Amino acid sequence: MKEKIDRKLEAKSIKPTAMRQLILEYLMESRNAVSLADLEDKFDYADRSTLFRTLKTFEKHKLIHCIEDGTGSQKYAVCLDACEVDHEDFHVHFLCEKCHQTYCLYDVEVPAIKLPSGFTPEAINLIVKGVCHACR
Amino acid sequence: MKEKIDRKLEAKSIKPTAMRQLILEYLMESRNAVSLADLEDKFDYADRSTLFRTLKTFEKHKLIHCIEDGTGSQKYAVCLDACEVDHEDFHVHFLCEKCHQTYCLYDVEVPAIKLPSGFTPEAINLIVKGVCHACR
DNA sequence: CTCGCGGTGCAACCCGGTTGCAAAGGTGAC
DNA sequence: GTCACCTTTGCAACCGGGTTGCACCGCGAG
Ligand SMILES: [Mn+2]
Ligand SMILES: [Mn+2]
Ligand SMILES: [Zn+2]
Ligand SMILES: [Zn+2]
Repeated sequence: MKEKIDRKLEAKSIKPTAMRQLILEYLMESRNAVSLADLEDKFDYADRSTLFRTLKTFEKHKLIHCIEDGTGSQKYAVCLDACEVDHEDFHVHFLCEKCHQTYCLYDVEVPAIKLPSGFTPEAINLIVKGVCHACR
Repeated sequence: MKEKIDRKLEAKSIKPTAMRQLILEYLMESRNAVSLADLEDKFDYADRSTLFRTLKTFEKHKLIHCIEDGTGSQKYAVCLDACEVDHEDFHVHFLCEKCHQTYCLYDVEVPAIKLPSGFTPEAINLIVKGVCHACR
């Protein structure tokens, strides 16, 4: 477990501090995306800005990706190992309107969208809202 | 023009105050979605909270719809007349990464998405990001 | 041992959104 | 016309999420 954490950090050239190990472990364990507020709850002894900067470091090194689910708070989830090289979000995200958890649906691809002329697409953000398996 | 504004307000049972007429006119004239900050720029003599509450009133009466484009600021656009009865956003939105304008693509429908079992969809928010016709 | 750098904590800030409350305005009853 | 009542507006303050400047600390290189 610990070794897996360290391997992941090393693979992205991130120095494995205690804080980073803990945060990455938490991110990997949680089945849904994690917000800064979640981290604050979990690691109440750590400073908000440390948690924030850790997320930013992870994101910059493409260890995690940020999800804008429209709730106003950013969520983060660990990237698949596969997305080592180029980091693009080609999967769908699901926001449960009951528990307000956000899930990466890695198996659901974002469909191609045909736009009117004049619009050049570069990325797509697709959020499905509804009720998750845990809340039904 | 003025009559059209008033007709629209009346159709949604919104009392046509001067402020509301002006704001609705502005919303109808703009080819892209409008943020609270946009309204503050345009109507600098009016109070932020008045503008805010006007938007909320319009939204509650389904005269406009809110767009979460992931920029952190909410955008609003007038609904089509067609969406009188039930208000659902079944069209795609486009966010230009150059000029940061958001457009309603009323002609582009949101495709159906097949989810893993356990997830019950209720709404879909689809944002395409790229470069708009004005910025290319 | 000393220097330098990166990580952390603390405090403050920013921005968009939101609310409580009082003043202003409009409308109908009398 | 006057009053009571309800709605709209303005002002001020607040809130939560995100962000930053700066000082301190710990560790590794030299
Ligand atoms: Mn994801
Ligand atoms: Mn729209
Ligand atoms: Zn749920
Ligand atoms: Zn543009």
